[in-house]
Amino acid sequence: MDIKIFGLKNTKAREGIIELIKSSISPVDATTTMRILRTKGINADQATIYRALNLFVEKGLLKQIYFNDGIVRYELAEKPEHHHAVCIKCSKVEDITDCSVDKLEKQIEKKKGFTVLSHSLEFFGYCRNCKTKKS
Amino acid sequence: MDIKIFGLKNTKAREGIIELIKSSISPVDATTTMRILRTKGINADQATIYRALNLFVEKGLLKQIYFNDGIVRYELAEKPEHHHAVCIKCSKVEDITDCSVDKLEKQIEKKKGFTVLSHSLEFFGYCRNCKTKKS
DNA sequence: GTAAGTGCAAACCATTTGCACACCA
DNA sequence: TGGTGTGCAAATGGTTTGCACTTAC
Repeated sequence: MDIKIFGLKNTKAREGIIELIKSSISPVDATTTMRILRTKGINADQATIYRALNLFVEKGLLKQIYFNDGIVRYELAEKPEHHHAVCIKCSKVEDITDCSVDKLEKQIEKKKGFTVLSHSLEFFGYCRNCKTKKS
Repeated sequence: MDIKIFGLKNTKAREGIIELIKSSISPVDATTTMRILRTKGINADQATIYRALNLFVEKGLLKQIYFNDGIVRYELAEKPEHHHAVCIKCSKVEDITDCSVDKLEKQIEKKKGFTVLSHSLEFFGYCRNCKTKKS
């Protein structure tokens, strides 16, 4: 991934962040990003992490994900349209594809005259492993 | 609305909060709640407001709503299942009813073995009034 | 009277910002 | 070298908490 095409300079922190999010199976938050980078010898400040993440969102490289816990997570923007199923026990996140919200959006446009630019859809519950041991 | 059936004591602050949210057409946040109560002569502390709101959520009277702006809003839990269309210009919130996410939930259950307990679905865009003047 | 509710102030926690210094192109 | 990126520390903003006081019942 060459960041320079976005007019950005290449730095260890930025490279690390991109690689990390690319290789992650689920959306990652800023604190986790910082912690993992540290284990790889990249000691970036939290300000640097937040600035880089926001910059990447601005440039259209990353997308913000909200799980309603007050923590912003990030994933690659290039991932095809999908949503998430978040296990409230083990926090595992599964991608939900083939979920057509666009029909709903067309209905909203027609009935309310409301133009949908984006939406947010998350499911919360128990994953296959946790549902058998709900304690 | 008699709060005592939930084992709660009746106070000016609590009555005010319930009445306010009942009469509001869109979800209300804690700060707004406090501000409006103040205009009605109820000068409750923020701690009181937050404690009451959280208590009502616990008791199943209210439901938390998330618009991905870091502010938690509240609405009556008894409102029938619906979602929201949030105008990113004037912040108007329209209720979206007749939107069947339950089909999706059944699919997720079958395909992933993931048991959906709740979900969150919000649409962001321009309302009828604001779409003509997107500046 | 007593448990439950409140106000005040401080703490929390994710995130942002100002500023001086450092480094990539 | 000049503008971009970073670290540090402090600020911000929504929300929570500890503790002594007050009130509903």
